[in-house]
Order: sequence, then C-alpha cells, then structure tokens
Amino acid sequence: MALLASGKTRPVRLADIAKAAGVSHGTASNVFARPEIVREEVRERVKAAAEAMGYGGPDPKGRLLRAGKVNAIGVATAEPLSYFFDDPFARVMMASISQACDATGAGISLVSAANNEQLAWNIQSALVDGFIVFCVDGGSKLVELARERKLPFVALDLDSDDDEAVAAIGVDNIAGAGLAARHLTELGHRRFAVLALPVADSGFGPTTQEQVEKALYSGTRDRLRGYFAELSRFDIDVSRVPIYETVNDEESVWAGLDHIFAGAETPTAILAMSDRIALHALDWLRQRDIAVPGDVSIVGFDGVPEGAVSKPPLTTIVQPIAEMGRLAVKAILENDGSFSRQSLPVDLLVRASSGPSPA
Amino acid sequence: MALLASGKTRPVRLADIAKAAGVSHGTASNVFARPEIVREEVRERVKAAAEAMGYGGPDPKGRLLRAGKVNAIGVATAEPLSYFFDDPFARVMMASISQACDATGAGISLVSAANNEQLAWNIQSALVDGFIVFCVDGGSKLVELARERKLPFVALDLDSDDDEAVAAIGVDNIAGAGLAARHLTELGHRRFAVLALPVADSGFGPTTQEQVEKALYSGTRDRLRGYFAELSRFDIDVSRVPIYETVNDEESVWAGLDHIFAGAETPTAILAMSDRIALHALDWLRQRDIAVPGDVSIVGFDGVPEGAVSKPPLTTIVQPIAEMGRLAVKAILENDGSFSRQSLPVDLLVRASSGPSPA
DNA sequence: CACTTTCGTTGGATCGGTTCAAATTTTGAC
DNA sequence: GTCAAAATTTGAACCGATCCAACGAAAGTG
Repeated sequence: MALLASGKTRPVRLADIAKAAGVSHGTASNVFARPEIVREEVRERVKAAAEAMGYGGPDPKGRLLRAGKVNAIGVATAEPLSYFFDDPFARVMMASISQACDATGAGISLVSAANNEQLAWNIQSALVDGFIVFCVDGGSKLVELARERKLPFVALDLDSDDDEAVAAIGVDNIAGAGLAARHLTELGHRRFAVLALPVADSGFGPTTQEQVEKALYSGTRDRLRGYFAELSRFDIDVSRVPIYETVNDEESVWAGLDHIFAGAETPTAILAMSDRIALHALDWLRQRDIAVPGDVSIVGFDGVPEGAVSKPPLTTIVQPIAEMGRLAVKAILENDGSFSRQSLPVDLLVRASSGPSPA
Repeated sequence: MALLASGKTRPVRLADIAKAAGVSHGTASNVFARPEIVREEVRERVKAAAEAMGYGGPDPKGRLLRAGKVNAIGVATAEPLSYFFDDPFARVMMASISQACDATGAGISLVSAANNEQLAWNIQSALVDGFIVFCVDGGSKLVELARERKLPFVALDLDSDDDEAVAAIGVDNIAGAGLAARHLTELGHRRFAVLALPVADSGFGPTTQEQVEKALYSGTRDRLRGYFAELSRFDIDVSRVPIYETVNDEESVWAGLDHIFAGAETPTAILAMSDRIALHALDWLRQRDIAVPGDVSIVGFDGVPEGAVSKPPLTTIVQPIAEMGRLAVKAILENDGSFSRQSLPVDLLVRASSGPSPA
C-alpha cells in the first residue's frame, strides 16, 4: 500500500543512507555515480541501506545544481499546450524536433500557459538549456521573455522587425506568398480573396491592407505583402481584394467565407495563409457544393501532411518544416554563438485544389 | 552581438548583483521573489544592478532545490520521442493531458530515449513531480523504472499482471474486444482474421493463440482473449482464425494482409487491435479493390479522430482517451495516495467499415 | 623494517537560490 | 524627546547532491 504513493514524507536523502550505512556522504554518492571506484563490500552495504530506507536514487534536483546542464530543451508557445498536438504545422515541427533531440539524447519540455502572467513565470522557471520559440502568435512577447532568460534560444520565424540579434530560423514569407499568387494569376484568376492569419490579438473579422501593415505578427504582414506585390504585377487592383482575418480555426474561417461569398462579386481564387485555414475552407466549400477547383481555386501555406489527403489535395507553399526543426535543435545544442538567422527556401507544390479560372 | 549567445561565461549569480547593489543576498532574493516587501529605492537599485550585469533573473536550478516541486509532469514512453506527435492515439491522449496540465499550470516533460540504457538514465534524472507512463510497448520495464524513482506515477494501461500496487488507468480490453467480435458475428460473419498489436519485442509475423497467451504485453493478450471468448460463444473455431502480429505500422500491417489473403479461405471480417492498424488495412484493401464493408468488414480499437474521416469511416471500439488523460494528470497532481487502479468503459461505435457478411 | 605506491574513504567547499528569526531602521503617538 | 509598533534588512541555515584535495590503510619494493 505504501508503494502506491509514498505518502507525503520522503525526507530520505543521500546523507541519510550514508549515515545508516556508516560511510561518508562522499562515498555514498560514489556508490550511485561511480560504483566501480568503491569497494564491493561497502557498495553492497550502501545499496542495502538505500533499499531498506526506500531511497529512490540521487535526486536529480540536487545533481542539477552542481552539474549545470539540464539536458533538455524547452519549446515555448503562447498557445495552450495542446497546440503542440492539435495543430498540424506544430505536429510536424515537433516531430522533427523530437527526432533531433532523440539523436542527441536531449529531452523536451513543453512550455506554455493559459494566461500571460503564467507564461512569463513558466518561461522564467523552465528547467531547460535553451528555448525554441514558436512565433505563430504573440511572438515578440515570447521572444522578449525568452531573451530575458539569457539562455540560448531560436525563434521559429523570421520576423523582419526583430532585432537582428535574435537568432531565428524561418522562410521567406514574401517570396512564398508571391509564388502562390503568381500560380493563381497564371491560371487566369482575377478575382481574389485572402484568408489571413491573425493580425493582432483582437479576434477575427474583415480587415484591410492598412491594418495588416501595422500587424503585430510579421508573418501575416509579409505574406500579405507577398500576395499583393505579385497580384499588382498582374495589374490586379489589390485595394479591392477582400482580406479576412481568421484565428486559424474552423469558426473564423467559415465566418470569413460567409462574409466573402456574401458579396456580389465572389472570388474565383482564395489565398489562404495556412494549410489549416485552407483545409477548413475546403470543408466549407464542399458543404456548399462549390467545386474546387472548378468554381474556386485555393492555395494554402505550410505544406502539412493533411494537405496531401484532403478532398481535393491541396495546392500549397511548402515550408521545409523538418529541416527547420533540425536546425533549431542544432542551434540550441551546439550553441557556439555562431548562429544567427537563417532563411530557408519554400516551394510551390501544385496539387488539385487549384486550376484554371472558370471565367 | 554578445546578446546572440551569451558565450560560455555566465557566472553572474544573485549574490553578485547583491554585492554590486550593496545589499544582502536575502534582500536581493526578495527583489525578485516578493518585490512588494522591499523598499522601492532599494528595489530599483538592485534591478538596475541586475540589468547592468546582464542577470537573467533567479536561476530556477537554484530555486528548485529549496522549493521541492518542479511543477511539471513527465510523460514517459519506450518509443522514440516523436511517437508523441506521430501516433494518433498518443496525440489524442497528449492533447487531453495537455489540457489538464494547462488548467493547473503544470508543465510537461517528454521522457524517452533511443536506447534502453538512455531510457533508464533519462527516467532517473527527469526533473518532474511524477510520471505518466505510456505502456504501449515495453510497459513493464518502464513501470519498473518509474517506480524506482519513488515518485507518484500512473500507468496508462491496465496490465492484469501488474502488481495491484501500481496505479493505473485503462480500459477493459477483454470486454472491448468482445464487443467488436460480437458486432461482427451478429452481422453474420464466420470467417475471421486478427491483426494483432505487438506480442513481444520480436518483430512481426504470423502468430498463434498460444504465443499471445504468453505475450509480454497484456493489452494484446487481453484483446485476443476478448475476441476469442466471444467468437467461441458463436461456435466459431478460433483455432482456425489466423492471427498476425504487427508492429502497428503500415509495413507490418500490409505484410499481415498479404499473408492472410494468400490463403484459400479468405476472411470476411477483420479484427484490428488498433485503429492505426485498421486504417492501414483500409488502405491495403482499397488498393486491391476489395470492398469495405461489401467484401470485408473491419473493426478497429481506440476511437481516434482519424477513424471518423477514413474511407470508409471506421467502426471501432472507442476508449475514453480524453477522460483517461484527465484522470492521469489528476492522479499525479493530487497524489493523495487514495488512487490505485481505474477501469474505464469502452463503447462500440458503428460506422461504415462493418456490414453484413457477403455470404 | 622503513618507504613509496596504490586504493578507498573522508569531509569540506560548492552549485544558486529561499527562508526565517533576529537585528536594525523608520514611523507614529503622546 | 521618548518609546512602542511597524517596516525593512540582514545573515545564517538549508535544499540534495557532486567534486576534490587530503588522508589512512594496505600492498609492493629494496
């Protein structure tokens, strides 16, 4: 019974068993850390004492202080913890981070919090050797917090506003978005709509280019710039392209489509700033029997695996997610100060959600 | 530049800034931990000193030792770390564990390792207040390791062999499997095949009831017992039902189906011990134009979300995964010793992968 | 038997904080 | 101006280990 949950009392320390076994604490420590250097007779005696007193081995809390290294990397986000398991992009990223960590024997600590106050505290008190910061949302706040810890850290996102001094790995959002826009214009599309990622913490709803230019989140801003720069080159009046800010979930995406398709002049092409948005959009369109790509084409952004099996499979801008994760872990573990910012290439992957304009 | 990666030298401790600010370390500590009790003038002076010396706040390593609680729970598995993000069952479980942790402000540490030696060390040195142990594979070894830490822990699995003393949360595998088997027999099926979860660490291939009875993993054994008990009640000769041991991945499942369908008397009903197995099986059957449920019916086990959107949607035994996660976290955090073992109910969820026997 | 190695053990210093009883200073009341 | 009460600050003790210089005993050498 006592085994179940060894109650509230576990005051048994290394020193206790040392005393019980009649040896110094130094020797007792050696029994666990370097058994080979202590005489067998003594070793057995100490182990027996440990066993008898229900000692669970040297407490890592103590060791840690002296050793210095935790041997774990923290992955932080401003979203709730379940984001790591719910979001397709995060999942792929985490899978590759995991692999890199496994390869080096490092552990992973998930750092997040329900509210901002908690978040700050959790970052300040995370037992890690460094941070990888997911910047999807509330990025700069997080980066600031992480930097205050004065530990090595890498932001997963290339915020063009950020100090050059913050290490970051990301993709060229402007170029990627440009690729998506060009693909659709080349297919003859002229009437566009944009389903945007969050612009600020303010919820969702229709927004404007001006709003987005002031966006808190540079990823959102850069992708829009990329879209519009390319559309402009094809003489499309971007001031008339509706932009709807979503929060990357079903509800806001559907609301966005309701709004966009309520107008007189409905788009034939949708630029979605994430695959998740695009996939939710696909569901909405299917429910209304709007053919994709017959009536409407749509291009996502990210390149998550779900896009390969959607109906229809999603044309998208693929980020080298796995590579990003690998580099991030490497940057933390081999923190030699040489690392700063790295921009990885993106690719247009044409699948079946985009086709010639119906007009 | 020095900001990027503050080099190898960070010998600035609380004591250093205390000296610099001309206060005792006790006061310096208070500035960070309970700012309100120190006079404003002093507080500012200490903060200024900290800023000037590049102090990143009290190191949690130090605090930890005194505080005792880490405020994080460890989730352990014998699989590689990426299992948490790749496996559908694990993902749902982790999502619910995350939610429970978020609600209480606890963090999550993922504990795993590439090899067994590493695993033992990682468990011994994990900085956590307790463990949730995924017992899918190598369960008993893990449970043993976790128990040696003498920390509260819960096994996610009701191994009937385990000591009554190990706290565990699981489902009644026998009853669940029975539900699956009865559903199919009631639809008129008489020719069955079983795609099993791992029986031992030995890889995959055809196996027998006798082998499974000796299985290392009780989940596998109990599910088979459940299937066969029910089939026997319908006068089906279970000794002729082929059993193929998979490792829960595409390759082994496909090999299993190759093997099973190579025989003269092909089954009309497949009992899959996990949804993941069932979903891979669905792919195999589709590729061979074997109609589901026209030619072959299949029932999975777990109730993962992917089963709802497969082609066709999967009939399965649903486990209350979210509830299990919640209870596990609760058991760790409110470790009052009252908890021991808990068996949760499973349900048959009939979707479109099962139908009347073709005969 | 004295003298150097080798082996195993000891105990103090240290890691970086938090805590709390006691000491000190400030404030308020008369 | 005096004294008690309130507000701050101090410094020692402690959290649980690891590390290492020094030491004692046993073994080896001449």
